[in-house]
Amino acid sequence: MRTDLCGRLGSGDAGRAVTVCGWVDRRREHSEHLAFIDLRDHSGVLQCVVDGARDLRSEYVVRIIGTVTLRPEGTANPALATGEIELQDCEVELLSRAEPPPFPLDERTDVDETLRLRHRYVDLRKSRMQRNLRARAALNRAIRRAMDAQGFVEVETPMLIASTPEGARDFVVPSRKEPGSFYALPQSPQIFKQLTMVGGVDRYYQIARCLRDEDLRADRQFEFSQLDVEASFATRDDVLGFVTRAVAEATVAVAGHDPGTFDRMTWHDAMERYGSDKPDTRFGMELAELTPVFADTEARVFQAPCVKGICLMGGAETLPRSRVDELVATCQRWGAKGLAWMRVVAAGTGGSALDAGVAKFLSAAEGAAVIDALDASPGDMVFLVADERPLVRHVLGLLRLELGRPPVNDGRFNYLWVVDFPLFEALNAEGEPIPSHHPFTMPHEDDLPVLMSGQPLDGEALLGLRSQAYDLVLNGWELGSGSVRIHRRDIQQRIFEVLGIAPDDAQERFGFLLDAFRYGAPPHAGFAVGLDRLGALLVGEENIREVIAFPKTQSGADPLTDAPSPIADTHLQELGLRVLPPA
RNA sequence: GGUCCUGUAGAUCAGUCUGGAGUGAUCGCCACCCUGUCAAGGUGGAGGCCGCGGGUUCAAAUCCCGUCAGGACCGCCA
Repeated sequence: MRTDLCGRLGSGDAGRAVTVCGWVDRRREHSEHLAFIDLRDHSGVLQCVVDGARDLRSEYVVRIIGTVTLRPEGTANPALATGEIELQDCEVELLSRAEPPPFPLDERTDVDETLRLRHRYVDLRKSRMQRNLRARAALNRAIRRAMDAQGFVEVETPMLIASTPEGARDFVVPSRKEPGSFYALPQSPQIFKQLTMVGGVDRYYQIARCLRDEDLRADRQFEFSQLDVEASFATRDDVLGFVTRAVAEATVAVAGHDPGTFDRMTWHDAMERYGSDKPDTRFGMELAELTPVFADTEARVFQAPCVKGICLMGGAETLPRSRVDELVATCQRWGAKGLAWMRVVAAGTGGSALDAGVAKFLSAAEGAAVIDALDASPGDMVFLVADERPLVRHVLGLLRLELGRPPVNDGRFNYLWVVDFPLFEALNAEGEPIPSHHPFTMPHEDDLPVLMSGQPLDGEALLGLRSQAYDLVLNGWELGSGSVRIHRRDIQQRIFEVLGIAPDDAQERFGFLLDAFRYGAPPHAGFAVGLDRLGALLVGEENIREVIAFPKTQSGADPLTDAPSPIADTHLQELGLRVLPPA
């Protein structure tokens, strides 16, 4: 139907007879016999000079045959990629009429997102969405190329699988042939990729669709895509290398930027210095340890197991009191009892001192130590939280982001491997540990002797154990997680024992994996990278819905198709289901 | 499960705090004019359940309660 794309034509095409197809982006009618039609396809916009008698309106779909011509002297448009040329002697064929679009298609108007999603087919025509969808395609292409080059084999795993009670809520699909039984949609291909290792695939990958029935957020949808990776006879560092290469090549392909080597940080350092296991390292404002400073303090508010602080440069001048009060309230919503703040002022001696806020409760030595630990200067504002250590880290970590986080599209890509995650993240009500990652995660080599000594371990000892689990973080977003898996029966049994999972129980829940491991399991390790998140960050979007063609709203609905929706009674009957009336 | 924010013309918004006639703005849309525009220009016109329900009041877009929808976040996401 066409010979060229609108945006690909240039002065070098002058004189050519071409045929282009697309949507009427804008029309400028001068009279009965002159009109300018900006014709748009995904590649860009081309000005076509047509007889004004033609009734062409916004978003009409047309095919135009004409001659590429250099624009008359003085009428070139430098703001337009094709601004040096135009299509003359146009013959216009109307392919489809169109009603006026439900919202403007320019990039200047921030249209209500529900409206955009309800008419996503129109929204997708905008250059932003075209750019983002094509970035996703380039991302997948680069990743496939990199994984392929590293000897990985793409294997498809099932979407209808058995439900497992762990982790996120499963999406569930009723079985027609066996009423009362259900499939689950995969939260990840975890079990299957490990089975491919037992199956000798050696290096597996998949761009896998995963589903989790948990509340949605700017960086979370029910459905998402991940680069899923597993490798046999591979160490943690091997896996980090495989993934680094794929992600780095994707970064070059999408953002045109080589991120270089990825930094590494232990989970412990991340938590203590940034108050987060996914630190945004594009800016400083690190959490300072102040617990020793207040070890013997008279000040009630700082008599706590842990005290930490952060310093906002220039905050004493830039933060009005009303904003400070908001921050205090915000920290309380996050769970802190309070947020102590003080302004840093110049002292008579040429040094610094603390003023306002809770400053009057501090001794001179404490004040000096706080200033020293936070490296604060006059004009700065310092914030302190005193409480249990996990809460202090959590609240100050969030406050740090609130006060200092750069915009998502500032052009930097600070990839960071967070390593040595704890094996267990907490103890449940029965005093049994809860796995940080999953129960097949290999303990850290240095901690293996403690675990395997056979001695009973108390809660503190258990929570001190590290694992060979690791995360990839980009600019404060968790891109993915992975681990070295347990392939030794004795270690797996010991982990189940510590977790309080009886052998029968383990067999029932993970039997097919444990059975498989009886027949020769190679040492293996793996990873998964969230591609929606990676794609969003690479194009500078702060919301993954912008890089997903047909996303859901925060309540999990699709304004376009009205999903989720009821199904017919006959359909329910066939599936052996009955719907309870609302409670 | 929770906290906070938003909802006014087809679109983006002002008006809401401090109640007084849908007072509106820009873009778009419709009609007419216009032969070098490019966010074209000119003239005229149409277009409103102020999300929805209730309450207070002489009077509600505005205050109160509830509800629905959307968004950000906490919990949750092995």
